[in-house]
Amino acid sequence: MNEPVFFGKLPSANPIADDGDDLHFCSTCAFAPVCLPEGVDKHALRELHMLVEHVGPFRTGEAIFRTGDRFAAIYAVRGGTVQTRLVDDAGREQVLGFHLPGEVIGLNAIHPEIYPCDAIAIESTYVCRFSFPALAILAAKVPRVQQQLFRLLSADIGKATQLAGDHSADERLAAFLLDLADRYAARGFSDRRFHLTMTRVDIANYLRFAAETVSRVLRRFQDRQLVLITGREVELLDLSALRRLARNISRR
Amino acid sequence: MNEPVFFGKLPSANPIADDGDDLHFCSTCAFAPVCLPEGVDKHALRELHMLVEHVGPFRTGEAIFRTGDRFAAIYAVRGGTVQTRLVDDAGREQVLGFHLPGEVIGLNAIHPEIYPCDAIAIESTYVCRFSFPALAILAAKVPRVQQQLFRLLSADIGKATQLAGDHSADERLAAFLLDLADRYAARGFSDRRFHLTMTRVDIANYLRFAAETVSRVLRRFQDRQLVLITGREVELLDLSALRRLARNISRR
DNA sequence: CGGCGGCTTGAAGGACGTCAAGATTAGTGG
DNA sequence: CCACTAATCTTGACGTCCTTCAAGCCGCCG
Repeated sequence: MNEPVFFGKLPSANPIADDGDDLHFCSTCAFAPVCLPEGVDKHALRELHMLVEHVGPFRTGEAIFRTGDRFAAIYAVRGGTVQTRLVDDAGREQVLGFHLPGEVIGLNAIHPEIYPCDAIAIESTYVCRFSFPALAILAAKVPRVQQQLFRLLSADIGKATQLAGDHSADERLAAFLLDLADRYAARGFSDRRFHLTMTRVDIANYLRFAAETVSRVLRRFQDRQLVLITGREVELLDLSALRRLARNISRR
Repeated sequence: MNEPVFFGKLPSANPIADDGDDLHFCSTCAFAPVCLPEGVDKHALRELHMLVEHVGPFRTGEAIFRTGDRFAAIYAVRGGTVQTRLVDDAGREQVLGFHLPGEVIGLNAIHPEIYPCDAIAIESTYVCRFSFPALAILAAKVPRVQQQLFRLLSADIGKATQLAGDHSADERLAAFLLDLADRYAARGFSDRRFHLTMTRVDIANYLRFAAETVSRVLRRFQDRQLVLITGREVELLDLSALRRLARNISRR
């Protein structure tokens, strides 16, 4: 497990996922399900590879896309972390999500045909660019690609819905930590110890409360032996208690 | 304008939208954009018609689908109102949305492959059923159908995102009223006077606050001459003031 | 007429936000 | 390696918006 590398401090310490080859994508990629099953048309798969562009690195604060840019592509995060956020008319920011390697951003731009939010790298970040018109054409030819696109879109509705529930700060933060743990685990990292790549302010904004509340709730969790926090290093000590706290937030 | 009919009280008073014919769907339907433009393959269009099943009526409280049902179809509301809601582990309800004629429900079930929420008729309701496997096959053949599905899915992400913002009760309720007004207007009804088909409790639950708060905010709006409320009849008096209140909730 | 669900209104309490001050960490240049 | 500065984070005190609890009202249907 390359955890130690992940926890390092140099930019190179958040490695790019494996590159894959002509027939296999980066194994953590959201499009991996398209490639893994047997019997996929190898020619079509090669086409999928053809239309991917590797882009990066983006430095902290740099934008993959910005609100109002014309929609032309969706992006899969290859390494690093991307934050999506929107700025309302009053100038207040609203963090919509943190996107880890393998996750796809930009799907919410298909309908408006412009990106409805900013996508900002919050550490050194690499992405794969999928031209959407090209992808749509491929989807019409390869059922599995179409199906995967439908699934990714549908899953995003579910994610957005989760955030919309009205829940206490404890519930939300417990769910947030468990969600991150699950997603890291799905990528082969530890599901108990991980590094927060985002600031408290960003977490607070994402969960819709004040930065101070993040500090206070984390302290409460720590006092109750649920977690161990050292700066941005997190260790989950009592998963079942955390799950009990988060249980009211429908997950999946 | 068939507003008077819409405001009537008999079950028959919420009429089914026009039925369309072989080449044109009900004009308010979410799939109308597929049919309206010139040059659409008429044979394919007929196929789309073939796979639609008209279902109903559902009486108040009856379910179009329920949480955990295996996903097989999406539905367009043809007449009436559908409420989607989920029940969390603690047994508390959460209203996800109110769906008016022409709007599509069930898209969030594609990924989990089971419906992640209940869809309940809150008045006498008719729907169109689209078998999803059949629709996916058609989408691969007819680019416009695929595109429309992508758009509907993407738009739903946006809608879910809106609800997720943290906003004051005034902001949320103003946005809610304006949103309803827009949607009724898009269906040919008045954008200033309409009938709330849902209870205060449901509105409150949808907006993530207590039922009492709905009453209090509506009263405040009325005292400030922004709206006129008579039971469930609503008249918007000062649209620009309401828009100013709601302005921080990103719309589209 | 009586009962019940839906709605309104008031009073009290609580969860979280805001403000302010300090502590800790990270980043930078000497 | 250290000094200095800025950013991030923590903690406390206080205020506020909204919830909760409780009571009463309205309209509808049996």
